[in-house]
Amino acid sequence: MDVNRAAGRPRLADVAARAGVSKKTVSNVINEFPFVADHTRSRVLEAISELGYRPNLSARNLAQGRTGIIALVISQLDMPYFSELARHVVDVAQGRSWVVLIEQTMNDRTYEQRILDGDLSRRIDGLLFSPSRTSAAALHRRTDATPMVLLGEVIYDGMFDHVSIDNVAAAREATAHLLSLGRRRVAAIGAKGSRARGASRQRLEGYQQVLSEAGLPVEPELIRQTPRYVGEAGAAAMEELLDLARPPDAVFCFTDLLALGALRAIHRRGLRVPDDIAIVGHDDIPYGRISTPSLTTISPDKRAIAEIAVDLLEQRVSNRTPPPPREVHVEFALKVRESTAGPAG
Amino acid sequence: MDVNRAAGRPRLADVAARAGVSKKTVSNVINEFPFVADHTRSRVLEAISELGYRPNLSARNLAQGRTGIIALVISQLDMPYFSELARHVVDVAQGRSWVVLIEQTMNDRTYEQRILDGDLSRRIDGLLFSPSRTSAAALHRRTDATPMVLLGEVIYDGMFDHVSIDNVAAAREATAHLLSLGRRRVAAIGAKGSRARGASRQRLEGYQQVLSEAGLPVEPELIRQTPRYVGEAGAAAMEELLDLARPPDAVFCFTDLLALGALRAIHRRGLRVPDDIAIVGHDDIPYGRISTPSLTTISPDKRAIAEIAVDLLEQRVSNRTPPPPREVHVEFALKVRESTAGPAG
DNA sequence: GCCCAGTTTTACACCGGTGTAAACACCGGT
DNA sequence: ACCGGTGTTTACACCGGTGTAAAACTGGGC
Repeated sequence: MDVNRAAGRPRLADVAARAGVSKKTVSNVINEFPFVADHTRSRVLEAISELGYRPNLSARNLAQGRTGIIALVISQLDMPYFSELARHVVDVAQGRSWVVLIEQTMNDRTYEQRILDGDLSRRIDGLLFSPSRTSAAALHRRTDATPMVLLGEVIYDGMFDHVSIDNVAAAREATAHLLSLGRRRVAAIGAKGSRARGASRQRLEGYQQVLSEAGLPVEPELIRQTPRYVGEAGAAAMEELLDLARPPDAVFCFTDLLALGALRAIHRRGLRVPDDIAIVGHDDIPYGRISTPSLTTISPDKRAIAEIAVDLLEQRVSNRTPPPPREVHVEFALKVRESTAGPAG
Repeated sequence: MDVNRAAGRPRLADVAARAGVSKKTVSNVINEFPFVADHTRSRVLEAISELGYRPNLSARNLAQGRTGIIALVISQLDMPYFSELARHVVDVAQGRSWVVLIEQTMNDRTYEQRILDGDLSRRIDGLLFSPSRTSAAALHRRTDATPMVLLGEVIYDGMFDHVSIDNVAAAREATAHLLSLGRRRVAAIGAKGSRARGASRQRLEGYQQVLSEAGLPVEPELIRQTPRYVGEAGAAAMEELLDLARPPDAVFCFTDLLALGALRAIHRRGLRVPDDIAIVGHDDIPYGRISTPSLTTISPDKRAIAEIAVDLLEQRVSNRTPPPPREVHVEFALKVRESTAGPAG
């Protein structure tokens, strides 16, 4: 049975018949092929609008091997950082007449592997992938040829296009800011195990560099690991820090969610931010702007991340000869707010 | 030039040749058509895995008139409520082997109209749409036949499937909770103009009902409109309330973002929550759980919204004879936290 | 050994577009 | 009248699957 004909949807052939031209001519008009006579074009356009014709994208995709769809694969859409990133990616893509399909890995290694294996390959032109559990080795093994751009934090020695901020530099700036306020016992919340190679590793590195350069000791008790980057983990880590014989007077939290959790833990103890403890976060999520106190944070240029990522992907999709992998660093800025500067005026 | 062949991707025909059967038999195996002899099936499966064959979805879509894609159209992906909703929709869809394409209208009426006109129709099987600027009249005029389920708050007299919570009941419960704490000057933040018919209208209605039933006056000065549902607007509205000769002792905010803004404004004045003013929000966004104080809120069952919406859409997509429009109310719960109950323990 | 019903497999058209290469129209120049 | 060139249009194969209906095979009953 013929579903589409039953639904009465006009096809290219119907338009062609009505306009008295060949299918291909109609196709040429639609695709703005330059050598179409004006009177032909207008006859065709008229027929199109009379019939309310719209191209069948499945057919077009099949014919030209493109889908007009890119996938954004992230761990979880309701983590504020990813929400914002996704919002910008969808936005930017919309402007390039691409449409975005979103998948969540929920930090599941198996699922990330499926994505690498090309689970989506037949329905997308390209892939923006923010891996969280995937090893460099697993990336090396990738056989699927769908163009891919990596987002986010983990560095995989330049085998693929990769867009991120310079995490070491960002951590340096955050830590230096705390020192510039006169703080001397600066803690870090959000480290991962020593074998980690991702953002946490780099942020820790920046933090340690600045302390050392300032002649301050890097004290292991001030560096707290967190199982996940969620508020509860930040609060728990902060509790531990507050229980130390000599608690810190400042904390650099590797994400804003951790920082907000820490903020909460400090308040519960009846201490004040920034008077007793200053806090800097990372990511510049919206909550940090309306929290009390508002949160000083490293603000990655998420719009730029989205734009560059889509750009790179676009080039990779359309170039017959793919460019060599590119590593792009995006701007970031330290946004100083109340959690280090105190209440405004 | 033949892109796909160049890329060396095996086709159904290649599998068929290798297994020594016809294309259709391979197709039957893939689609688990029951009448395939066991030895044939295993020969085919072997060929499939030897070649690493994967079906070309564009071709399949073209042949069967389905895409396996649904669209979720919301105003903005980085509004926490929508982030969470999207997360669940993607999640649920993943379990039904559907994949989700997300578009943002950014509250643009024109763009919403384009969606209704079927901008996406040729690439999706169905549409989950959370309108924000679309009138009932515009919905009536819809001609595109893509199955659609409406999400969210605005009610359009039952022309389409619609999933939401009972906003009036939710607002009643929130307001009643504040009264049960002994508060008597309960304000409302987040009303819209009197011609509004959406959630704001219903929440206002529930609020007013409860006040009246308790024999309390509904005072216009305690009802604040907000241009947008963002923190800044909530803070501004709260400032106005605090400037009243007789400020409120409790506030029902129509969204959590408004509530968090209000919280901030109250803190800036040196007042305390809930001691001086108790606050209830709506949506149960994640930050309300880690704010200081944490936020009492109406918590819609977002998972259920996603599940039911996808269910309804699925039925509508697969039924030849579409069911009549269904209006479904999803459970909600009042989550009592510190902003009304005070610090725990 | 033949027929029939039930099971399994196949040939072939079709989904609705795009690419290729050839055909055609029109023009000025010889 | 014929030619070449530019501009415009067309026929037809093809993208890679699925649906239909008919063909081929199987085993049991007679």
